[in-house]
Amino acid sequence: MTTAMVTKKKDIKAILTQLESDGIIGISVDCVIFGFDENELKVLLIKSDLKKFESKWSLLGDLVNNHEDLENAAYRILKERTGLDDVYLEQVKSFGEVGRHPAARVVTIAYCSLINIQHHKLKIHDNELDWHSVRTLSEMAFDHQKILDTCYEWLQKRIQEHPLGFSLLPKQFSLRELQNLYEAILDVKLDRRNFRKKFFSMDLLEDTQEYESDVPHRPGKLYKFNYDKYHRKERKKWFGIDF
Amino acid sequence: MTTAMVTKKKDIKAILTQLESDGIIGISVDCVIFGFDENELKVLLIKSDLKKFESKWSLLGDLVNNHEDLENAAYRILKERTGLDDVYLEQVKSFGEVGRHPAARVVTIAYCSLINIQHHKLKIHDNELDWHSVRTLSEMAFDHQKILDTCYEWLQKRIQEHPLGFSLLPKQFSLRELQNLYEAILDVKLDRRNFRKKFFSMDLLEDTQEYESDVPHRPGKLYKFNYDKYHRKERKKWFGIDF
DNA sequence: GCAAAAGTGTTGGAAATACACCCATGT
DNA sequence: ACATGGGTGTATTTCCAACACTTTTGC
Repeated sequence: MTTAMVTKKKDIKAILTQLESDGIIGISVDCVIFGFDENELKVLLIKSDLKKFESKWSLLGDLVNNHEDLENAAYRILKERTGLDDVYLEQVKSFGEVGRHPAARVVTIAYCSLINIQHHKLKIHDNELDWHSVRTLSEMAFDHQKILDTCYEWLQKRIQEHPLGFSLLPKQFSLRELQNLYEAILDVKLDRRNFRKKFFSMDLLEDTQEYESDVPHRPGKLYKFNYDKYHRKERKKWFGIDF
Repeated sequence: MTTAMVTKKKDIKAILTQLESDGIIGISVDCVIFGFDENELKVLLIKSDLKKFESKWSLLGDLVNNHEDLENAAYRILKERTGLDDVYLEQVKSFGEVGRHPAARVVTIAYCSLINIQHHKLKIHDNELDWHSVRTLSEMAFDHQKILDTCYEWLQKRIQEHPLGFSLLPKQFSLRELQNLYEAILDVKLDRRNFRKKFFSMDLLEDTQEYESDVPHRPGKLYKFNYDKYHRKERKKWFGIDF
């Protein structure tokens, strides 16, 4: 009990060694935390704590506690690292290849989270923790590149069918910001007028009567997304075979 | 080692008891095996082996072995229960709520599999293993109802975007059979002519020059799905925001 | 007054939908 | 001959894509 104050790194290593020698499969959660800044999709990474992966970046993860739901483990990791709760979080996929972790057999469950970078900018100044552009990202530790790729593809698809994107923006945003977000994530150019038409026709953006300020051009209106209305809205039973 | 011949049930129970007393999280794979018969979507279930869930049905699952990839565990279960390998199999979601298994903490990874019921009809006559209509299914063991619901929704969505459905049909099938499949899974009525138009315009159905026989009406042409062509086909970078 | 992005409508083409009649087979 | 589902085409509507000019602000 008195040794509980040693660093977390050591604890995990010891636990993994123990698991491996007992022939037990470990369970972890890894969080792919996306942010949006300077018109780029970013992901929050930490320097790997394993010698084998020295200087490589890794996702934020931890072993799941015995009496902790998977989702709670993910929320815990988010809270520890970003100081935020009440964030968008969703399970994406599990990764359990035999050799994926060098120290032991560990099955990991990847969660994807979207946060507004502004809102927690201050808390990041722990060392070794930083935002990275998803597009220009070199090699990562473990199979984390694969996990990230999977989550990024998931996001690209998901953002077209569900209103996730707003979690990456301030509560109030201009249509330009929204379009930049979609263009960055989907890696396409979109027609501005058609984009507006699309979103206005959904009738889920609420005019805040406020405007951008400090922009060197005509300021745009600010909107917020009406989640209530969205949830009340009748889901069209989507049907369209296409592949 | 010599006790390895006792029934599997006992082994699992013993292992779970051990895990629980050691405070260790177990990992299992559960397979949602769908079939299509008599114009209904069916799922392959077994009687639960736990007293608590006596007479309730449960998915086919097993603990993951130490040196076995998750996917291999799923294939193993399929092979054991249906005699089939080379089936469609895909990971859907993990379920890890603390209380989901009464004997121990077990995180399970749900895989969805689609098989042609005809092809293995013979091997099913183990007791307690049978096909059930997905629509008229009473209560299930553990959280398996939730897992099944999740997989069914996954299937409804997935079948519209990817050519999975053919795995549920014989290699050669009539367009009527295909349409029945879609109507049953999506629970909608579709216009026959538009359905044909849609599939023919994809240009992925191959005319086999054969016809239905023993039908009390004009026999329909039989087709097969051209997977090669599908895989060579350039994926349209799907873009259409809609929610 | 100039640079820079906001805001706004129309049109043509493609795709989805709705719909009705003749055909081939088994009984 | 009749009952049953197979097979086919067209007109209408809806949705998407392309496209240019005027407005408002900061400098």
